[in-house]
Amino acid sequence: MMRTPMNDESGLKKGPWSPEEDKILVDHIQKHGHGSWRALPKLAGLNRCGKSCRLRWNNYLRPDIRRGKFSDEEENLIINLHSVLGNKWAAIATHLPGRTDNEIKNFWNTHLKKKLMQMGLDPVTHRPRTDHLDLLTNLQQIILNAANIVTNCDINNVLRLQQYSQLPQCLINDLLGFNHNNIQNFYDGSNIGFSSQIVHPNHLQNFQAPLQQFLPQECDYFQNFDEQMDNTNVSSNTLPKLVSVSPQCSLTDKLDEENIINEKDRSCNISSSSFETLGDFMNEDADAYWKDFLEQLSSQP
DNA sequence: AAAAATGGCAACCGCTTCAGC
DNA sequence: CGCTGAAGCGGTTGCCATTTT
Repeated sequence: MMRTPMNDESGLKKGPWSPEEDKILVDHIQKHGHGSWRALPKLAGLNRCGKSCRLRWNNYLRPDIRRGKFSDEEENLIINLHSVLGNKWAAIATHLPGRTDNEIKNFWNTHLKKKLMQMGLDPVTHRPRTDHLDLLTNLQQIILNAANIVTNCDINNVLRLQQYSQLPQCLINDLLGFNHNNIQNFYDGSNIGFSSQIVHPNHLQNFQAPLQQFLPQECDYFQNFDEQMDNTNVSSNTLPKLVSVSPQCSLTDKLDEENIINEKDRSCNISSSSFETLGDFMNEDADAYWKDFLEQLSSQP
């Protein structure tokens, strides 16, 4: 089958660019700059509209474009930024030198969206999916994520995880395989199992996306973490300030009201893995999200 | 082996924002 | 201010390659 010539009514060429056209465009821009995109095609001798030229240059021909596979760091950064910025591809692209918004958008739509869904996360909200058919699998995945976060955080973050997530501390303890003895050490600050993996403040941002799944949607995101970042005087960070989704609800207020460690949770038994009873361990004001979730879970056959 | 389905990606379309007047 | 053309942006399309049936 012949490839369609793709000329519109005005006679301008559309569709894929030939190497010849690319060369004409690159040569022209290197010599004269792009100037007015509208005027460029005529000056350069291209049978294209200005918009097509701009797109070709910006998304493909620009010399500073970095092609090829996204690194793990880039991938994490995109997920991270997307949880804050949503589908603002251009804004996200400004944090990934050499990557275009188009490339990031494509990468998101073809890879990352699926990846989040496989993790049981909603790719729009970055919170656990409630449409997941197998809620048990979902919860297990969430717990695995939590455990992963916990084992890579320092003790303060672990405690905050409990606070933010409203997950029962006994469950988190359970995840970590703690028994009563070493839990005490843990709370005493002995940092069992963690001392070698204290997180540099610069990397706290990396935990933002995965942790956000535990946050009630209407709460400030990571207010404390931001303060922590500021206080540590870490070298300049190019990430945007995290936005407050709703100013009415502040998690820090909650933190002030309660001790970081809930006495009830501290003393509770290391649980069996019976999820049906998890609700009993929840704080009184535990996020309705989790209650619904657990209800759904326990009503499953 | 062939057809159909799926995946990956460049490029397009049309709406929004910006800049100059 | 409002108007207008240019540029920016995000969603969508459609082509090609690969995988599945």
